[in-house]
Amino acid sequence: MEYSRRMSGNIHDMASEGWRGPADHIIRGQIMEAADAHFRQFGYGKTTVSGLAGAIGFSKAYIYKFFDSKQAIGEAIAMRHVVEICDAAEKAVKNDKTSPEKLRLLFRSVTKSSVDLFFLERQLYDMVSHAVVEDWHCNRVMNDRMQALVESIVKEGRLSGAFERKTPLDETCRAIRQAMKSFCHPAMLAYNLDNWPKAQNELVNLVLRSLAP
Amino acid sequence: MEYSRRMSGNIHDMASEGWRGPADHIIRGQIMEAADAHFRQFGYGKTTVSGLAGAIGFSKAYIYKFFDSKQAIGEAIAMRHVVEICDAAEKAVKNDKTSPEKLRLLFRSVTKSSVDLFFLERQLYDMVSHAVVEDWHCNRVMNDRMQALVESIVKEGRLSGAFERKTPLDETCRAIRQAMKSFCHPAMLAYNLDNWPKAQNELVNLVLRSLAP
DNA sequence: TGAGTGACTGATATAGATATTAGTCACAAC
DNA sequence: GTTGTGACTAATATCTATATCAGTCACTCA
Repeated sequence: MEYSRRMSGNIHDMASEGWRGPADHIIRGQIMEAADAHFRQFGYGKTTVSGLAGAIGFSKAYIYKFFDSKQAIGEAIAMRHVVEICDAAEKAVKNDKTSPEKLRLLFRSVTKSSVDLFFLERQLYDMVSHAVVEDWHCNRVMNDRMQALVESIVKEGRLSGAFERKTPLDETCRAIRQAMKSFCHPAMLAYNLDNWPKAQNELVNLVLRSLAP
Repeated sequence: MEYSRRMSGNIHDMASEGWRGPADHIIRGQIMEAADAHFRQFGYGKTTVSGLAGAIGFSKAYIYKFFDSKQAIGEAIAMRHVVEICDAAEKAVKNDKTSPEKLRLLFRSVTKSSVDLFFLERQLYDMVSHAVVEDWHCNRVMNDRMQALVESIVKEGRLSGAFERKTPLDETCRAIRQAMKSFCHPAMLAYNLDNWPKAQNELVNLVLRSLAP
C-alpha cells in the first residue's frame, strides 16, 4: 500500500488507534491520501468528512467503516508526519559521527523538520500542533522515539568516554529533552523562528558542556 | 504615591510608555488601582475603560488624559507584576549563598511566581501572558533584568572559581536563559504544571554541570 | 488655564436565528 | 458476509442585525 511504505516500523502498532474494519483495506489508503491533500489545502478544521468521501467517490457514511471519527483521521495523518520527523532524525544520527556530533545533529534535524513544516505546510503544522498540545496518541509515539534516541546517543557517548558517567542516565536524558523543548515544542517554535540556528547551537553547546566527563 | 512604593527603581523609566499628562498625578494612581482590581476580577478583555472611570467617579474621557489607550493601562499593570516577579527573584539571590545555589534559587523564584500567578490570579496571568507573547514593553524590562541577574551570578561564579571561564560570558548566559525558557515562558508553563519542581531541578542540575570548571 | 465631560464615530463584540457538519443506523445490492 | 448508502439527529459553525466599546473632540465650568 502507498501509505504504509512511508511509515517505518509497524504502522498498525503506532497509528491504528481509532481505526475500524480491516487495517489493510485499500479504501483506508485512499481516505488517507485524500485527507492528506485536504488537510494541506484547507486545514484540519475546514476539511469535511463529506468532502473527503466525495473526493474518493463514496458517501460519508462509508468513511466511518474505517475510522472512528474525524479526529482519528487527523491522528493518522499527524502520525505520518511525526514518523517522518522521527525517521529523519534517526537517519541524521545514523552515521560515523561522534556522540556529541550526533546529539547536535539530532536536535538540528528535529527543529529543521518542524520549522519547515511551519513555513512550508502551515495548515499541517497547525494540525500537528494540536496533536502535540492536546496530547494525541502520535505525541506519545514521538516522545518515546525521541527519548529512545537521546538515550542511545548518551549511552554510546558514555561507553566511548565522550560523556560523563556520574549523573543517572534517565535524569540526564530527561533534562536534555527538557532543555531542548524550547525549540521542539510547537508552542515555543514561533518565538525562535528568527535566529534558531544560532540560539540552538548555543544551547547544544551548553548541553554538551554539561555532558563533558 | 501608593503605587510607586510598590515599584523598585524608577517607575517612570520603566512603565511610562503610553502615558499622557503629568506622570505623578494622583488620578493616575487611582486609575491604576481601579485597573488592577478590575483586571483581577473581570480580566483584561472584559474590563471596560468606562467601568474603570466609573469606579473612580469620573468619565471615560478623563482616563485618556492619563493614558494613550486601554493597552497602555494594561501594560502599566502588567509591568507592576513583572517588576514584582523580578524583585522577588533579586531578593531570592541576595544572600550569602554560593553562585550555584543562587542560580538555582533564581529560577525557582521566577517559576514559583509565575505558577502562583497562574493558579491564584488566573485573570492577571492571562494578561501578563499577552504582554509576554505580544512583546509589550514590560517584557523587554523583564528580559533585561533577568539577563542582568543571570550575568551577575555567572560573573560572580567565575570570579570565585565555581564556574568555568572558557565559554564567552554572553553565550553562556543566553544559553542558560534559553534552557530555562521551557519553565519561564507562559506558553510552556501550562505543560510543566504537574511536576515542575522535579523537572526544573534536573534542568538546573544540567545547567550547573555545564558551568562546572 | 487646567479639570472634567457629553456626544459622536468607527471598530469590535454579542446574540439569536439559520445552515453545516459529525456521526449513527437501518437497510439495499451483490 | 461484504460493500455501500440516504435519511436522520445533535452539536457546531456561520451569518447578520444589534449593541457595546475604544478613542476623539469640541465644549463647559472653575
